[in-house]
Amino acid sequence: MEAPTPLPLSFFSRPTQVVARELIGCHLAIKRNGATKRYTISETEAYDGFDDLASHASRGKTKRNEIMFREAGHIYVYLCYGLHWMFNVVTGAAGYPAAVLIRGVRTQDGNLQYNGPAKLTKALGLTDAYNGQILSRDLGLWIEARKPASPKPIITATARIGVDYAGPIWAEKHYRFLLA
DNA sequence: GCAGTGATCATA
DNA sequence: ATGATCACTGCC
Repeated sequence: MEAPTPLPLSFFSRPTQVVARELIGCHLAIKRNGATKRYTISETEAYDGFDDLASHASRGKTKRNEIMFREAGHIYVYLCYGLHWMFNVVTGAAGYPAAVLIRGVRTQDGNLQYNGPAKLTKALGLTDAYNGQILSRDLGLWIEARKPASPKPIITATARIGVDYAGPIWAEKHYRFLLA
């Protein structure tokens, strides 16, 4: 059987809300020690541009968030609350800060679920070693499209989690996407 | 409900 | 140099 192709970087070079929604049902692939593991993406959140007060980028470019300003397909990993790694994929045009936080995955057989951004980075071993890299087969970390034959995922959108500090306008936007 | 935990950023 | 904050989790 032919190996599935990684999503092209042009997939990510679109509005972050679109990418966040379409990533649901796609497969996160990790190759380590010659073995590739695949996980179905079940929860995402979009962080969009300069004005989004929930986004790190809303207060301008800094040493930490400059990854968000790079070309789509870059990986942005940062430490939250001193102990949790958060895994994001940069989206949109270069120079425009946007990213999708991967918040949940499940194994393809559905037996294991990691529902929580820090739980999945811990389970999958995703750390700042990937920060600033680009998704690719060479890196050993990439994302594949949902199999065309598989049923179309049922997706719901809700407000994002843990962003009340951003104020109601931005906290209430339905930028979180979930696989039913 | 809230402690843990430390990088990051604004302020000085 | 200091202090507040934080895209969370797990245990009370």
